[in-house]
Amino acid sequence: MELQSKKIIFMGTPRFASEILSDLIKKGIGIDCVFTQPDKPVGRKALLAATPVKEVALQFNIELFQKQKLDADTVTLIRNKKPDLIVVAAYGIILPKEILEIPTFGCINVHASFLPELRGSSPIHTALKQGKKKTGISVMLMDEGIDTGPVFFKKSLSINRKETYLELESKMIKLSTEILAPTLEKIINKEIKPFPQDEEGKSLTKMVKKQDGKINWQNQNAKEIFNLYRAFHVWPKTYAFFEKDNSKHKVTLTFSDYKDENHPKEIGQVFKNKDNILVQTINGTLLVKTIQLEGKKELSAKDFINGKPAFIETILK
RNA sequence: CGCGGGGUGGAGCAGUCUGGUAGCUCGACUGGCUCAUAACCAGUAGGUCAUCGGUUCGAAUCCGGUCCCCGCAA
Repeated sequence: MELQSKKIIFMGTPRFASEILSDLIKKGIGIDCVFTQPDKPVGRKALLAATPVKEVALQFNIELFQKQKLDADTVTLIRNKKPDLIVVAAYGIILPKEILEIPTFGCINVHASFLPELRGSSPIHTALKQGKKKTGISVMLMDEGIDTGPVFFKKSLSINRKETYLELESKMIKLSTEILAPTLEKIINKEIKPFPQDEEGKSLTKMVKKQDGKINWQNQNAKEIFNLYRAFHVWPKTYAFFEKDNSKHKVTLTFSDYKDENHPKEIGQVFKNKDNILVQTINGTLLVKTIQLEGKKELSAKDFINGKPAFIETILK
């Protein structure tokens, strides 16, 4: 049985999916058509932005579908394609039972966690936010639940202490591309069988929301805030507020590290120690890397303080 | 036409309301001090004030157009 000769449909949306798709194509595995989410308005001018998966599909001239919902017509469309396999990676749209039953070898999902941990839509973010030291990639047979199907193959991956979202995502993509094609090969050759997940260690992750990036100085210690930054530095970023001239301002922060030591400062207070800009938390201090005020560009902490020395001693809320 | 902030020496800002030949901090360079480094002290260089046009005796500053950057909202 040759994987290259099978009819495969790919479904996915963000970079994690697009990199996997282009890797499959580069390995000579034919993709019959691609499904991705519709273009969404982005930015100040509300321009429509293509998903990363769409860009790859266009680049390789692969038939593309952007359905809002997988309705009855879509089911018929897919059924008529008679696919051997549907490969799904971070698609963001739930596949109805009718579609799951179409492909000869089923719908195979690449999920960015060591299942049954971190099911759902934000496995990479949540692994970082929780400060986990290990996560993984799972290749599974999809069923009607959210990432609940039996797993063909999974491989773990260690997370470094200071690793951020982009770095971890890149590692995840690399690992996925290494294991996916060989696993698919084994699946169509019926060399491996999927094992049901152990419901014991299950957890579910939610969609990332704007609010997730807000720093809660009263409840989060330095380590937790640093993990928040590692998880959400791409979006929605980590932000806080401070008061000046009787109005509330938003400030977006990034951190280069944290320390367990404490200083005689208020919670959330910014201060300077040698050349470092630090923030005191309920336990531990954060080393500030960049600061961005609303309406301004992102600046290194040093440049920011140079222009606004009065920011020192400000209390963030 | 969704709302708002901004573009001033290499970097970050002030100055704009109340027009009158550009200022602060950092950096760079030179010299001093020092066993030496940092620090510190003295000095030097570096700006068509995004751009185009208008008002004016005179525009970074007032008025209008254009380009670019950023936050919010979606």
